[in-house]
Amino acid sequence: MKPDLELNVECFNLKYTLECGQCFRWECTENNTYVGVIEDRVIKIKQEENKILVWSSLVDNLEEVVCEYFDLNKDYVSLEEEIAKIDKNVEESLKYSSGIRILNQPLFETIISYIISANNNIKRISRSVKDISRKYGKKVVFENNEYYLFPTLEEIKNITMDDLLECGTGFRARYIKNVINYFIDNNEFLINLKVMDTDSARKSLMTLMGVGPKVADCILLFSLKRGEVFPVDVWVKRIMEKLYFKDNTSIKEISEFAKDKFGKHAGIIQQHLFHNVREGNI
DNA sequence: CTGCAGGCCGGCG
DNA sequence: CGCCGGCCTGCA
Repeated sequence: MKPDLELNVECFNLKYTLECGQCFRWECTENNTYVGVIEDRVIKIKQEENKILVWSSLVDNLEEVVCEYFDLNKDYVSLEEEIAKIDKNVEESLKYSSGIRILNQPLFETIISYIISANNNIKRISRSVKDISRKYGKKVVFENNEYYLFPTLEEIKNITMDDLLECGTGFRARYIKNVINYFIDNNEFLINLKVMDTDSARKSLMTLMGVGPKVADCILLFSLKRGEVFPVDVWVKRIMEKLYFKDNTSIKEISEFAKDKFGKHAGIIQQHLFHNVREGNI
């Protein structure tokens, strides 16, 4: 079937971008083809070399939505050239994972998803997000299959602890319930976050129950376009120790080192390191 | 059966 | 204020 949208892309790898762990809802249906949900629509996207083909349940503003989500308006050719000059470790890592992009994901969904991610594994995180969507999100039929949007705050505001436990969120259920109640009572919170400077936004996010330094950084990077943050999880900690410290180092020290060394592009470097350590390339 | 998975909370020194 | 034990749950 004819795509709803075709775009030429440079320095873009769909597979790496969707499988480097920054998002939880995309499924690979066949080779180079992925189906997922972006805000209010189901998207099927396929890469053929320097071209992407897109089909969607909703074609209004499709190009704008896709470009925003996959960060297609940014020049990653220059970006990768620039960060390759930082040192041999980054340069080497880029060889295996050129074309990873930092997604711009919907804020509310990203906050809830990353609260769920704490001390959890990707498979179970994905299942929880999907179950929450099925229970409370709007159903969309696309190509004869049923999909569910991630619920809006209004749709999910009456979710119970039992529902959250049924969705496999475990001890994080009370965090999620607490955060949803907080957003209901403070409807300016999410709007304000977007216009705050990064340090203030980070502090603000960390006042939320279930949001510590790592989760806050993921929200800042994967939803709020703060490319200078460097989330340190166990994998990144491991590879940073191996590449730069040679022994056990605190997360705080690693963060400060990365901020210093990688500067405003720390976030994309974190994604390349994460991808390659998980793939066993470095 | 233990250990562990993209950490965070809460209580303690 | 930094440290550290405990934690839902499913899978190896």
